[in-house]
Amino acid sequence: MIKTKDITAEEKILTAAKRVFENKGMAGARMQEIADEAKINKSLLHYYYRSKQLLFEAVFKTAFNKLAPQINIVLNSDQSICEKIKKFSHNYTVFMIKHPYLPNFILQELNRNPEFVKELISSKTFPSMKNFQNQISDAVKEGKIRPIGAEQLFINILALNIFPFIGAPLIKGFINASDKEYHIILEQRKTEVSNFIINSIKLK
Amino acid sequence: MIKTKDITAEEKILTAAKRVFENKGMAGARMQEIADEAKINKSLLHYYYRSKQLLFEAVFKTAFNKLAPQINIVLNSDQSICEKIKKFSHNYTVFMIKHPYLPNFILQELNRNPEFVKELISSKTFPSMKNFQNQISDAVKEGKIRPIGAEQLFINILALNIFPFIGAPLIKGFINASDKEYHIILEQRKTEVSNFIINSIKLK
DNA sequence: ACATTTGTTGACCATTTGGTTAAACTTTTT
DNA sequence: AAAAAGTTTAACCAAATGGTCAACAAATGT
Repeated sequence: MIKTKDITAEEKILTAAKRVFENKGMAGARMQEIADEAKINKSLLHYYYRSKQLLFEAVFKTAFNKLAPQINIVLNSDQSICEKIKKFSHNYTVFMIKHPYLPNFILQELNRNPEFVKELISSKTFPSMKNFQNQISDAVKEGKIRPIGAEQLFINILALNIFPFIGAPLIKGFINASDKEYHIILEQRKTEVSNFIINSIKLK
Repeated sequence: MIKTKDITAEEKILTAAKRVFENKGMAGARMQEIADEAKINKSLLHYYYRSKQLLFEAVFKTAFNKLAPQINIVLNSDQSICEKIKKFSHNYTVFMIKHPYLPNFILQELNRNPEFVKELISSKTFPSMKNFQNQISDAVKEGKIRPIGAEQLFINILALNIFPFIGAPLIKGFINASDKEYHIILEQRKTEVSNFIINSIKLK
């Protein structure tokens, strides 16, 4: 009989490390805290992942590989621009409400260590802008949307979807919203964001 | 004769601390590194600012107080909505191109320590949303702009302006842009962002 | 049953790190 | 000119921290 229900130590470590790294960042995380969180001995961390750096990279790559595919929806798929924007904004917001610390974690460490991006791009089949750029310039030529650079539009889409999670504490402060109230605002953004974008680019 | 040209040790410390904290964050920063950067003895750090925490708070508050007033332009001023958005987006982008690490630094530490926001709000004359909310709901009633919540619009404005700086490494990776190319894109955003927003909310 | 590999632990170590202290040096006050 | 106050430094310290090691336990193979 295979005991599938026990969680292996390695899994417990990854889960615990994810939680601690997301809250404290690479520099602020403590190996002891991860061990406590996973309820195992600290030495076991080093048994499975040789060093803090390697454990961190394992967590980071897992996290990053949850985001990249979603962005691929915008860049590569057969849908119309509107459909893409609607689908991405909705899916992304739903996903992020469940994992609100992910964007902050990833961007934080990417800023700390910009060379890291290159690794991620060079490995994996990394999303390419080519299709999206063609799609936008075609739509502009055909008069479907107003003139806009694909890069600028791409940045706007990411910004409107990601920022509400990274900037949550700041926004909550400014608009004086409780966690509950802010959650409602985020829920609204599942549709609000794509409306906002499409309203801006579509021609009357 | 007053020797205004020498920089006092206290100033050197603040400048050095700003640089190190912005790059490494509170947890990653080292007092020794700040001392080296300021070219003074480490003990002097503790002489002027008792602890790392207090030094950090001094740097953080200075940084934050550079941002808050700018956001106030959106919230409180006598201009029309369009003017506000244009002015804010332009000013903010110009300012951030000069201080690209500021948003990441502030949001990072605010996420790490969300209670910090309350301090900032309760102290200082903190920007209030009231005026902005009235202005938006009036404009909607008068049919000047399409229906949109003031909070949602506010979030969108912040997102489109701030995200390009926090998300720079990620975006650069996706659109495969060099530092130089990305800088051009940021320059374009001085006008692009407000166009994007105004296009979205104005009624034909 | 025994040997071998794999997993787990407590004790320990070297280094780093924030912080202290006392002395030295400089400037200001009297 | 001497005392007092303010500034700067080197030496030091205790705690924290990432990491190692040898021993022990559990599973696995023969």
